[in-house]
Amino acid sequence: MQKNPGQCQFVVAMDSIVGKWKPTILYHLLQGKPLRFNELRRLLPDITQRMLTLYLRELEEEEIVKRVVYPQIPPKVEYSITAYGMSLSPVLEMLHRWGVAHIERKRLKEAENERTETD
Amino acid sequence: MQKNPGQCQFVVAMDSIVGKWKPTILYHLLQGKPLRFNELRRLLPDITQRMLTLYLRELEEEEIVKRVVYPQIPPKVEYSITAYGMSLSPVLEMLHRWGVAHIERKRLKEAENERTETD
DNA sequence: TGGTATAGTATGAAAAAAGGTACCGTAAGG
DNA sequence: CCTTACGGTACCTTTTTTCATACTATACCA
Repeated sequence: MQKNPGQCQFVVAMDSIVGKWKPTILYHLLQGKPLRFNELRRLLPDITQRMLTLYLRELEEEEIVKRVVYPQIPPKVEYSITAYGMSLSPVLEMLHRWGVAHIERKRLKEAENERTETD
Repeated sequence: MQKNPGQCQFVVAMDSIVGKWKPTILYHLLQGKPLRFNELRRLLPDITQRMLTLYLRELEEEEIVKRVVYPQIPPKVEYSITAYGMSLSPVLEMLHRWGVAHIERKRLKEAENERTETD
Protein backbone atom coordinates (compact mmCIF):
# COMPACT_ATOMS: atom_id res chain seq x y z
CA MET A 1 0.00 0.00 0.00
CA GLN A 2 2.18 2.77 1.30
CA LYS A 3 5.65 2.85 -0.08
CA ASN A 4 7.56 5.31 2.03
CA PRO A 5 10.15 3.05 3.55
CA GLY A 6 10.95 3.34 7.22
CA GLN A 7 7.75 4.79 8.53
CA CYS A 8 5.02 2.48 7.32
CA GLN A 9 4.84 0.80 10.71
CA PHE A 10 2.19 3.28 11.68
CA VAL A 11 0.10 1.90 8.92
CA VAL A 12 0.75 -1.71 9.79
CA ALA A 13 -0.29 -1.09 13.36
CA MET A 14 -3.38 0.76 12.33
CA ASP A 15 -4.59 -1.88 9.93
CA SER A 16 -5.16 -4.05 12.96
CA ILE A 17 -7.36 -1.41 14.52
CA VAL A 18 -8.92 0.50 11.68
CA GLY A 19 -12.27 -0.25 10.21
CA LYS A 20 -15.64 1.07 11.11
CA TRP A 21 -16.34 -1.54 13.77
CA LYS A 22 -12.97 -3.01 14.70
CA PRO A 23 -12.35 -0.85 17.74
CA THR A 24 -15.74 -1.70 19.18
CA ILE A 25 -15.31 -5.40 18.54
CA LEU A 26 -11.92 -5.30 20.22
CA TYR A 27 -13.29 -3.27 23.09
CA HIS A 28 -15.79 -5.97 23.90
CA LEU A 29 -13.41 -8.88 23.44
CA LEU A 30 -10.76 -7.16 25.55
CA GLN A 31 -13.11 -7.47 28.49
CA GLY A 32 -11.78 -11.02 28.52
CA LYS A 33 -14.93 -13.09 28.20
CA PRO A 34 -15.29 -15.14 25.02
CA LEU A 35 -18.30 -14.06 23.00
CA ARG A 36 -20.45 -15.94 20.58
CA PHE A 37 -21.17 -14.55 17.16
CA ASN A 38 -24.66 -13.45 17.99
CA GLU A 39 -23.61 -12.05 21.34
CA LEU A 40 -21.30 -9.73 19.47
CA ARG A 41 -24.11 -8.86 17.10
CA ARG A 42 -26.27 -7.85 20.02
CA LEU A 43 -23.45 -5.72 21.41
CA LEU A 44 -23.05 -3.97 18.05
CA PRO A 45 -26.68 -3.57 17.09
CA ASP A 46 -26.00 -1.67 13.88
CA ILE A 47 -23.39 -3.91 12.32
CA THR A 48 -24.45 -6.23 9.54
CA GLN A 49 -23.82 -9.93 9.81
CA ARG A 50 -21.56 -9.72 6.83
CA MET A 51 -19.31 -7.00 8.21
CA LEU A 52 -19.03 -8.72 11.58
CA THR A 53 -17.94 -11.88 9.82
CA LEU A 54 -15.42 -10.04 7.69
CA TYR A 55 -13.87 -8.17 10.59
CA LEU A 56 -13.66 -11.26 12.78
CA ARG A 57 -11.95 -13.13 9.97
CA GLU A 58 -9.42 -10.35 9.59
CA LEU A 59 -8.71 -10.26 13.29
CA GLU A 60 -8.43 -14.02 13.34
CA GLU A 61 -5.94 -14.01 10.50
CA GLU A 62 -3.76 -11.58 12.41
CA GLU A 63 -4.03 -13.84 15.47
CA ILE A 64 -5.54 -11.06 17.50
CA VAL A 65 -8.72 -13.03 17.93
CA LYS A 66 -9.20 -16.76 18.34
CA ARG A 67 -12.17 -18.56 16.80
CA VAL A 68 -13.39 -21.80 18.32
CA VAL A 69 -16.09 -23.84 16.63
CA TYR A 70 -18.12 -26.24 18.74
CA PRO A 71 -19.52 -29.01 16.53
CA GLN A 72 -23.11 -28.63 17.64
CA ILE A 73 -26.42 -27.95 16.11
CA PRO A 74 -27.41 -25.21 16.16
CA PRO A 75 -23.80 -24.10 15.68
CA LYS A 76 -21.78 -22.46 18.41
CA VAL A 77 -18.73 -20.37 17.67
CA GLU A 78 -16.82 -18.48 20.30
CA TYR A 79 -14.52 -15.56 19.73
CA SER A 80 -11.95 -14.47 22.26
CA ILE A 81 -8.93 -12.25 22.43
CA THR A 82 -5.56 -14.00 22.15
CA ALA A 83 -2.61 -13.38 24.42
CA TYR A 84 -1.07 -11.55 21.51
CA GLY A 85 -4.22 -9.52 20.96
CA MET A 86 -3.96 -8.38 24.54
CA SER A 87 -0.84 -6.47 23.55
CA LEU A 88 -3.15 -4.07 21.73
CA SER A 89 -4.82 -3.17 24.98
CA PRO A 90 -2.49 -0.37 26.07
CA VAL A 91 -2.45 1.01 22.53
CA LEU A 92 -6.22 1.16 22.38
CA GLU A 93 -6.42 2.59 25.85
CA MET A 94 -4.08 5.38 24.89
CA LEU A 95 -6.15 6.13 21.80
CA HIS A 96 -9.22 6.09 23.98
CA ARG A 97 -7.73 8.54 26.44
CA TRP A 98 -6.61 10.87 23.68
CA GLY A 99 -10.08 10.67 22.17
CA VAL A 100 -11.73 11.58 25.45
CA ALA A 101 -9.43 14.56 25.87
CA HIS A 102 -10.03 15.58 22.27
CA ILE A 103 -13.79 15.56 22.74
CA GLU A 104 -13.52 17.51 25.96
CA ARG A 105 -11.32 20.09 24.24
CA LYS A 106 -13.80 20.48 21.41
CA ARG A 107 -16.64 20.86 23.88
CA LEU A 108 -14.82 23.60 25.76
CA LYS A 109 -13.96 25.38 22.54
CA GLU A 110 -17.55 25.39 21.38
CA ALA A 111 -18.81 26.60 24.73
CA GLU A 112 -16.32 29.43 24.59
CA ASN A 113 -17.37 30.38 21.09
CA GLU A 114 -20.99 30.62 22.15
CA ARG A 115 -20.03 32.74 25.11
CA THR A 116 -18.11 35.26 23.02
CA GLU A 117 -20.82 35.35 20.37
CA THR A 118 -23.49 36.35 22.87
CA ASP A 119 -21.27 39.09 24.30
CA MET B 1 -20.91 7.76 12.43
CA GLN B 2 -20.73 5.14 15.12
CA LYS B 3 -23.56 5.12 17.55
CA ASN B 4 -22.54 2.85 20.38
CA PRO B 5 -22.46 5.26 23.27
CA GLY B 6 -19.59 5.21 25.70
CA GLN B 7 -16.89 3.70 23.57
CA CYS B 8 -16.75 5.84 20.47
CA GLN B 9 -13.73 7.74 21.76
CA PHE B 10 -11.57 5.24 19.98
CA VAL B 11 -13.13 6.40 16.79
CA VAL B 12 -12.79 10.07 17.58
CA ALA B 13 -9.11 9.63 18.31
CA MET B 14 -8.56 7.65 15.19
CA ASP B 15 -10.23 10.08 12.87
CA SER B 16 -7.35 12.40 13.63
CA ILE B 17 -4.88 9.77 12.56
CA VAL B 18 -6.58 7.62 10.00
CA GLY B 19 -6.41 8.15 6.31
CA LYS B 20 -3.98 6.76 3.82
CA TRP B 21 -1.43 9.53 4.23
CA LYS B 22 -2.16 11.16 7.56
CA PRO B 23 0.32 9.20 9.63
CA THR B 24 3.11 9.99 7.22
CA ILE B 25 2.22 13.67 7.08
CA LEU B 26 2.16 13.80 10.86
CA TYR B 27 5.40 11.86 11.09
CA HIS B 28 7.19 14.51 9.09
CA LEU B 29 5.59 17.47 10.81
CA LEU B 30 6.28 15.97 14.22
CA GLN B 31 9.98 16.38 13.48
CA GLY B 32 9.27 19.96 14.47
CA LYS B 33 10.38 21.89 11.40
CA PRO B 34 7.66 23.75 9.51
CA LEU B 35 7.32 22.44 6.00
CA ARG B 36 6.07 24.10 2.85
CA PHE B 37 3.42 22.51 0.70
CA ASN B 38 5.81 21.31 -1.93
CA GLU B 39 8.33 20.14 0.62
CA LEU B 40 5.68 17.81 1.96
CA ARG B 41 4.90 16.70 -1.57
CA ARG B 42 8.51 15.78 -2.09
CA LEU B 43 8.52 13.83 1.18
CA LEU B 44 5.42 11.91 0.10
CA PRO B 45 6.25 11.32 -3.54
CA ASP B 46 3.17 9.28 -4.30
CA ILE B 47 0.51 11.52 -2.83
CA THR B 48 -1.51 13.65 -5.20
CA GLN B 49 -1.70 17.40 -4.74
CA ARG B 50 -5.38 17.05 -4.14
CA MET B 51 -5.11 14.52 -1.33
CA LEU B 52 -2.32 16.44 0.37
CA THR B 53 -4.48 19.55 0.34
CA LEU B 54 -7.48 17.67 1.70
CA TYR B 55 -5.56 16.03 4.51
CA LEU B 56 -3.83 19.23 5.53
CA ARG B 57 -7.16 21.03 5.64
CA GLU B 58 -8.58 18.33 7.89
CA LEU B 59 -5.62 18.46 10.22
CA GLU B 60 -5.84 22.24 10.27
CA GLU B 61 -9.49 22.16 11.17
CA GLU B 62 -8.71 19.93 14.13
CA GLU B 63 -5.95 22.34 15.15
CA ILE B 64 -3.37 19.62 14.92
CA VAL B 65 -1.59 21.50 12.17
CA LYS B 66 -1.13 25.23 11.71
CA ARG B 67 -1.18 26.81 8.26
CA VAL B 68 0.62 30.09 7.70
CA VAL B 69 0.33 31.94 4.40
CA TYR B 70 3.07 34.37 3.45
CA PRO B 71 1.71 36.95 1.03
CA GLN B 72 4.38 36.51 -1.62
CA ILE B 73 4.56 35.64 -5.20
CA PRO B 74 5.14 32.84 -5.92
CA PRO B 75 3.10 31.86 -2.87
CA LYS B 76 4.61 30.45 0.28
CA VAL B 77 2.59 28.43 2.75
CA GLU B 78 4.07 26.76 5.77
CA TYR B 79 2.60 23.91 7.72
CA SER B 80 3.68 23.07 11.23
CA ILE B 81 2.53 20.96 14.12
CA THR B 82 0.66 22.81 16.85
CA ALA B 83 1.33 22.43 20.55
CA TYR B 84 -1.89 20.51 20.69
CA GLY B 85 -0.86 18.35 17.76
CA MET B 86 2.24 17.42 19.71
CA SER B 87 0.00 15.58 22.14
CA LEU B 88 -0.47 12.99 19.42
CA SER B 89 3.22 12.22 19.46
CA PRO B 90 3.21 9.55 22.20
CA VAL B 91 0.12 7.98 20.69
CA LEU B 92 1.70 7.70 17.28
CA GLU B 93 4.92 6.47 18.76
CA MET B 94 3.11 3.71 20.57
CA LEU B 95 1.34 2.71 17.37
CA HIS B 96 4.68 2.76 15.63
CA ARG B 97 6.27 0.51 18.22
CA TRP B 98 3.40 -1.93 18.09
CA GLY B 99 3.62 -1.95 14.31
CA VAL B 100 7.33 -2.73 14.37
CA ALA B 101 6.76 -5.58 16.80
CA HIS B 102 3.88 -6.84 14.70
CA ILE B 103 5.98 -6.94 11.55
CA GLU B 104 8.80 -8.67 13.36
CA ARG B 105 6.37 -11.26 14.71
CA LYS B 106 5.00 -11.92 11.24
CA ARG B 107 8.50 -12.26 9.85
CA LEU B 108 9.47 -14.81 12.48
CA LYS B 109 6.29 -16.75 11.92
CA GLU B 110 6.87 -16.96 8.19
CA ALA B 111 10.47 -18.00 8.66
CA GLU B 112 9.35 -20.74 11.00
CA ASN B 113 6.74 -21.95 8.54
CA GLU B 114 9.33 -22.25 5.81
CA ARG B 115 11.64 -24.14 8.13
CA THR B 116 9.02 -26.73 9.06
CA GLU B 117 7.92 -27.11 5.45
CA THR B 118 11.42 -28.01 4.28
CA ASP B 119 11.79 -30.58 7.06
C1' DT C 1 -46.47 -28.17 10.19
C1' DG C 2 -44.54 -23.93 11.09
C1' DG C 3 -41.56 -20.89 13.73
C1' DT C 4 -37.12 -19.92 16.19
C1' DA C 5 -32.20 -19.92 16.89
C1' DT C 6 -27.45 -20.59 15.26
C1' DA C 7 -23.50 -18.94 12.19
C1' DG C 8 -22.80 -17.87 8.50
C1' DT C 9 -22.51 -17.14 2.50
C1' DA C 10 -23.93 -14.91 -1.99
C1' DT C 11 -25.07 -11.17 -4.71
C1' DG C 12 -25.62 -6.66 -6.05
C1' DA C 13 -26.13 -1.77 -4.84
C1' DA C 14 -24.69 2.39 -2.52
C1' DA C 15 -21.50 5.33 -0.27
C1' DA C 16 -16.98 6.84 0.88
C1' DA C 17 -12.15 7.37 -0.10
C1' DA C 18 -8.62 8.03 -3.21
C1' DG C 19 -6.64 9.05 -7.70
C1' DG C 20 -5.84 11.55 -12.41
C1' DT C 21 -5.78 15.32 -15.28
C1' DA C 22 -6.30 19.89 -16.42
C1' DC C 23 -6.28 24.50 -15.11
C1' DC C 24 -5.51 29.24 -12.46
C1' DG C 25 -2.37 33.68 -11.58
C1' DT C 26 2.00 35.66 -10.93
C1' DA C 27 6.94 36.41 -11.21
C1' DA C 28 11.62 35.39 -11.85
C1' DG C 29 15.14 33.35 -15.08
C1' DG C 30 16.78 32.34 -19.52
C1' DC D 1 8.45 34.92 -25.21
C1' DC D 2 8.73 30.53 -23.09
C1' DT D 3 9.50 27.77 -18.99
C1' DT D 4 9.60 26.80 -14.17
C1' DA D 5 8.03 27.15 -9.50
C1' DC D 6 4.43 27.96 -6.16
C1' DG D 7 -0.02 26.50 -3.87
C1' DG D 8 -3.65 25.38 -4.87
C1' DT D 9 -9.07 24.34 -7.25
C1' DA D 10 -12.42 21.89 -10.48
C1' DC D 11 -14.04 18.03 -12.45
C1' DC D 12 -14.37 13.27 -13.31
C1' DT D 13 -13.02 8.22 -12.74
C1' DT D 14 -11.59 4.35 -10.17
C1' DT D 15 -11.09 1.71 -6.06
C1' DT D 16 -12.38 0.38 -1.56
C1' DT D 17 -15.59 -0.08 2.02
C1' DT D 18 -19.97 -0.69 3.69
C1' DC D 19 -24.87 -1.90 3.38
C1' DA D 20 -29.21 -4.54 2.23
C1' DT D 21 -31.48 -8.48 1.14
C1' DA D 22 -32.05 -13.15 0.40
C1' DC D 23 -30.54 -17.69 1.25
C1' DT D 24 -28.33 -22.10 3.55
C1' DA D 25 -28.66 -26.35 7.07
C1' DT D 26 -30.05 -28.41 11.22
C1' DA D 27 -32.38 -29.11 15.60
C1' DC D 28 -35.65 -27.98 19.00
C1' DC D 29 -40.34 -26.40 20.47
C1' DA D 30 -45.21 -25.98 20.09
